[in-house]
Amino acid sequence: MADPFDLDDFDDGPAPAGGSHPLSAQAAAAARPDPSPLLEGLNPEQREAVLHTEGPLLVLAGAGTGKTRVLTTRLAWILAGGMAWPGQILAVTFTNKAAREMKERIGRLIGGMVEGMTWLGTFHSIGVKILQRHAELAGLKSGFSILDTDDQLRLLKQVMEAEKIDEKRHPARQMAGLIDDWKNRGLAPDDLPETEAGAFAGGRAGTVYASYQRRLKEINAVDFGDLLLEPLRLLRSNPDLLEEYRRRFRYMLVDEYQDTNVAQYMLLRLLAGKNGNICCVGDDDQSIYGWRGAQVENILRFERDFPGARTIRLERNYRSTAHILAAASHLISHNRGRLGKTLHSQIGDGEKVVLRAHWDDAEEARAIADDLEALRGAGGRLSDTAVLVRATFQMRALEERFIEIGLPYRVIGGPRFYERMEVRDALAYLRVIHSPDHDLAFERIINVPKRGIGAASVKKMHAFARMRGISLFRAAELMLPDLPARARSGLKALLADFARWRAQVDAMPPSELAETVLDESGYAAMWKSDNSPKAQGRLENLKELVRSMEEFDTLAGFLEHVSLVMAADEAADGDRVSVMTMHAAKGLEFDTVFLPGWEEGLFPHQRALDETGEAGLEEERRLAYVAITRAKRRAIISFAHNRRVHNLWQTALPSRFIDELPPEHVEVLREDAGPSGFSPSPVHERGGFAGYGGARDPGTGPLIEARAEPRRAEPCPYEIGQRIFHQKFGYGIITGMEGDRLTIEFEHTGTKRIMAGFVKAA
DNA sequence: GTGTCCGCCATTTTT
DNA sequence: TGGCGGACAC
Repeated sequence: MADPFDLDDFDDGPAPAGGSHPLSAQAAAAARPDPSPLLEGLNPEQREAVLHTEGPLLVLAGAGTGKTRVLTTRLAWILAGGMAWPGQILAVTFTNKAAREMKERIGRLIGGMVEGMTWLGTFHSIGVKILQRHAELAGLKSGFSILDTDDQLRLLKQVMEAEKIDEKRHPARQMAGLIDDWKNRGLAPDDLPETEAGAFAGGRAGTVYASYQRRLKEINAVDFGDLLLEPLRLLRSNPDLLEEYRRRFRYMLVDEYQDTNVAQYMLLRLLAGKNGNICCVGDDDQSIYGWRGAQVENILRFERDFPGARTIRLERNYRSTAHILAAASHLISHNRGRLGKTLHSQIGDGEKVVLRAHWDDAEEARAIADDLEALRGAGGRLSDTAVLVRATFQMRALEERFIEIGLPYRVIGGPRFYERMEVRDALAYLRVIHSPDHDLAFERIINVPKRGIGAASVKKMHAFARMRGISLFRAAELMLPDLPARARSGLKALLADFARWRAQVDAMPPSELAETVLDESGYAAMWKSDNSPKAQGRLENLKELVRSMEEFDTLAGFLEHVSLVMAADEAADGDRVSVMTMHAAKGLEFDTVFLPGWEEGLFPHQRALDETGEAGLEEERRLAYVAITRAKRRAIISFAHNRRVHNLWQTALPSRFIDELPPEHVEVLREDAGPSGFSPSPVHERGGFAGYGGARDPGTGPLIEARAEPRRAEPCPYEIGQRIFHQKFGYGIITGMEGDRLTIEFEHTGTKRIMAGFVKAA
């Protein structure tokens, strides 16, 4: 790339000098369009947040206050105004998605200049970048690999086995959690306080951590935690390097600051130094990731950390109605540890938040489904709606009901694309092709599909590899003659395959190579011959993987991208209601939001209370705040008296959060009783809810009146006796139909009534 | 080396 | 109840 400002030159050329360098300032002014139109349409606070470029700045951006707009405009302003080159801005986000979106939006504002923003990305991707530049300083070789959680666990197990630690008493999972936690706190093995080093694995947690780190270096790999920890150590122990980066990053911008953990925080402070132009954007009320290391305190003490810092509050909310905001604000005011801000709706009162009691979770699901149907009948779009739950098991009752009445839905979240077994397997093949010494990848697929190479043989190869200090792959080559016949022939074929594939790497595009590999390895065939309903989906995913590779020119390029990103979000097709966890909903918005399951024990979750007490409760409350503020026009909160958890019936009281809602902004609806007759006595026992019920005449009708005509049945493309396939239930035969509702006898899951739109011909 | 059975566990999830 | 991992038997 011919970009003269690319960061690879570390000579730290002068900034394009805002005002301090008259000549280039003039030149810049002449060459650039007037940046002031960027400010059009911003409110005074937003404008100030954009313009306050020098010195530390905290932007407290409440939900729906135009945070992203400020963020992107600010960057565009800096660039368009010639205050820094693209490569001199550090902009960090938490997710790849956020980084991508930011890039797109800036691109729309200022065009191609965004291409030079090589330091726009997640904390982790920035960490990789720094590490790649100075790998040797961190005890790594160039081209080190990044282990995902699965690889990490496998490696850790090996280490623990070598340390003779009883895995039953001290699960590797837990150990991995500890290590992760330490890394998130910026603690290398040497930094561990005595008490923590001895807290696990019979007092040898510290030892295990140290040997695990040693092993990582041996195999030239890092885990996710290292992507923060190692750069931190690097910059700490190399003042010259730190100085270089400090000079390079003229402006720093951090999104979702309330989610930073200790390591990220230290990294930022290190880079910002005393006089850095660091701008952190966040909302203390939306800090919901404490359980994975985020420290709300980081945002709470910003002004102390950066003396002379300016704080700007964005409080004009452009998303939600006044009733919704009032409900959310009143609820969150019960938290003590917060900076405090008041959201003002810019779009009017709207409807009150609806509160509804149900007999059980099935009835709750039915009510939600009915509302959605009515809403759709009235011309509303399902894609403007969402159901947000606290825990994924709540989704089951909802899904069951949605399937039953044929309501299109989409579950957001769940295992990410790159975490799916089949994708990881395929990637493992490609990784081994690319780097033969990627032991963990090789081990993953050495016997997938089965080729007669068992654990015993692999273990032997491992020992051999370690003794000789060679890779597993090399060990396999050398040991080939000494293996039992079956393993020998299987391995021999596999090694020959790899040799052939490697020879083809440069001869064909990566996607084609992937197809060849999946085909010739027998991996695709393995799933094709699998009759379980899931196999179909797995093959789809493999195809999707191949498709996603088409935009890459080299295998190396693809793999690099994949270690960090691997964004293959399923296409958002069709008009469907979204079902997701409250956590997953952060940052999203919908016209209508359903919030089921507001019961003590579930929300706030008992475990949060047990494990972190008052702090845990406050985080749950912030989660409630996040959930409510996702709604633009309508929020429907509900709870059930009886809920099936692990197939046991449990009785629950309404959530304390319900008591914390302001009665004047809430309308109480009571659904008709379930089969055994609904009596709200448990509700009345808890003071707060009784207040609502008594003061207001609870309506009984559906939440949203259906006004449109009943939907007409589409001509159905299927016939009785036809064999079909359903995503969830697998294969079946149509035994009856009534309009577009089919009765289907599934091969494995029994007879069900399903909407025609959910099945396809088999 | 592969298949099966048993016992355990069961918030939230990104990189 | 259901999914997963580990142990054990063939």
